[in-house]
Amino acid sequence: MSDPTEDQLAALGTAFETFARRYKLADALRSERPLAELDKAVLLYVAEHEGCGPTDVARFLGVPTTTLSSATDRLVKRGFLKRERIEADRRAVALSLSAAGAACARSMVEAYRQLHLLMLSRLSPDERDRFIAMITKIVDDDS
Amino acid sequence: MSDPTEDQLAALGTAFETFARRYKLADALRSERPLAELDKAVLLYVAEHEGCGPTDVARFLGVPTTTLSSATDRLVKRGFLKRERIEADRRAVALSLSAAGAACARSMVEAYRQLHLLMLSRLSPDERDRFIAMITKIVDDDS
DNA sequence: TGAAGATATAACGAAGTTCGGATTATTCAA
DNA sequence: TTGAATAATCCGAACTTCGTTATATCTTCA
Repeated sequence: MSDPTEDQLAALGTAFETFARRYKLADALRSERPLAELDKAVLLYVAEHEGCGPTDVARFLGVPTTTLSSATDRLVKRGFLKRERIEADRRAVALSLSAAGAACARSMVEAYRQLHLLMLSRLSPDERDRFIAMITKIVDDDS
Repeated sequence: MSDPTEDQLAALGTAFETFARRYKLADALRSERPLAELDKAVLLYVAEHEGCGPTDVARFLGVPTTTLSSATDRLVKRGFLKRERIEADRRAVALSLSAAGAACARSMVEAYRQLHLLMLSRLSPDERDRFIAMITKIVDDDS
């Protein structure tokens, strides 16, 4: 199978660059003291993995556990996260979202959802499915 | 025209999340003391806009000019960037890349190119064009 | 001309973030 | 029962961001 052309590669690069900027703007216009990049990632991960441990999160996000500890500190301090010692292994803690944390995570997800909605709206209903199928194909290869 | 479905939105969100992670990894495995996120952005911008001024870059990247000043300081200190007073307006400086800076920018671009290549390779040649066309359509609306 | 105001950049410092190196508590294995 | 491994945290140094302030240089217009 022939290789992608340089033009195609360049076009893709430009598109992604624009995406990155849009995402950043969508974040930026959120109110209050904005959470650090890492903290947002932690919040979203915990939302999807209630009860996980700090080490899990650190491994997933590719940061040292000490860094993650700082992040959870900040989130706990803001009342977004709860740390609970668990019985099974008393060295470990289980992370979970507080009501406020869950609300914050929801609002982040919603902001992204709006952005995605806007994006897909530019395509015809037919194209949407084809686009999703292709982008999923690109991403789903776990190599 | 009907709205995108929630399933479509969710699928798109998942895909982008994965993209973000891949990009971050592509960055992470670069050697040497890694550049700060901002510094990389500055380097790439200057590569595309030789001779631009710090204020241009700050406006484009959406950061205060003082922050950008720090970034250019770091890049100059590492020998990646040159600052030259220009004659037309002696308050201003023109930014340009040193040989090392250009090399670094090239290697960053190349890393992204590889990533894009890998992505597009998962699609058939036909799909590639259609995919690019759609993603461009999504992005090109300057609303 | 020559002051007032605008503009480009840099210096400084406070607040916040990351991460390596201890440290503590607990579990596991021989 | 030790000793090694593991989960998490504390501490401190180095770095980043960004508001305030300072400096130099244009621009304008009376």
